[in-house]
Amino acid sequence: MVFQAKVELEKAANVLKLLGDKTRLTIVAILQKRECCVCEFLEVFDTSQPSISQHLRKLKDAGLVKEERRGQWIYYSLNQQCEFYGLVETIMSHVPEQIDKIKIIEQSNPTVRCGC
Amino acid sequence: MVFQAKVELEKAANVLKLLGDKTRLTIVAILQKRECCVCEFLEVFDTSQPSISQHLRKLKDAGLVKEERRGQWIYYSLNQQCEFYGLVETIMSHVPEQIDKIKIIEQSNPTVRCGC
DNA sequence: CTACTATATAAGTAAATAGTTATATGTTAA
DNA sequence: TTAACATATAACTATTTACTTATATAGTAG
Repeated sequence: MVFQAKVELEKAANVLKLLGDKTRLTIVAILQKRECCVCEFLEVFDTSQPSISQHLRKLKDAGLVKEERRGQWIYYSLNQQCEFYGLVETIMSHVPEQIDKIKIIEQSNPTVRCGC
Repeated sequence: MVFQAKVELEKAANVLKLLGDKTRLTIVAILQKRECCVCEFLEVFDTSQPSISQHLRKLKDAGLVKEERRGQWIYYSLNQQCEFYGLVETIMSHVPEQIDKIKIIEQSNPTVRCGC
């Protein structure tokens, strides 16, 4: 097998616990394909805005995700500089792409008004 | 990238949640190197016997681990036939080997009396 | 059969988690 | 400056989780 950079076991467990939630795992799967803001996630999850914000907060606190404000919106994306990015990537290679959800986001296009 | 068999997202989340516990992740790391019975795990975890049995139960219920009784002892090992085995393997490739704990188990050798 | 060992299960508890509603903050646009 | 929108945060609640102790089950050895 190819050499594999290791991550401390306890840290790895924390990352796995974070990804061990259906909503967060889906968020990460979507972020692999495109950055998103909260209102876009709202289109594809059957939950409230605070709930999504709280999930994103956890992912951000762990360093897995970063945010960037653009006007009214805050865009979330995967943090490729994160020490766990390699682990996350290999995990996600076992998870189906969230094509349907991404299509819904792109069609609903809630941020169309900002023109970006 | 090499073709990667996918696992339903919700099932993957369940597996990740299971591995997202420090004790269970360590158990799986140890089981990658050798089968173990509960009393062996007891040597390396700072917790009670029921606690370990309960973790093993969860791993077994998910199909990740199988058990085999040999006399008084029940030996646990990774279930390579499990549909999630590939996922587990790749995850574990990012986790350090539990050499120290395995050494402790082999030196204490609580099942020495059975001669196996 | 009895004592002993290994393990499982049951029942209870404290802490963590994911959701809720209400409200605060920050940005834009009229 | 006010209204509207996007998001975060606070406070609360219900559920889940991981542990504990006590007890049951199963095998072995005398």
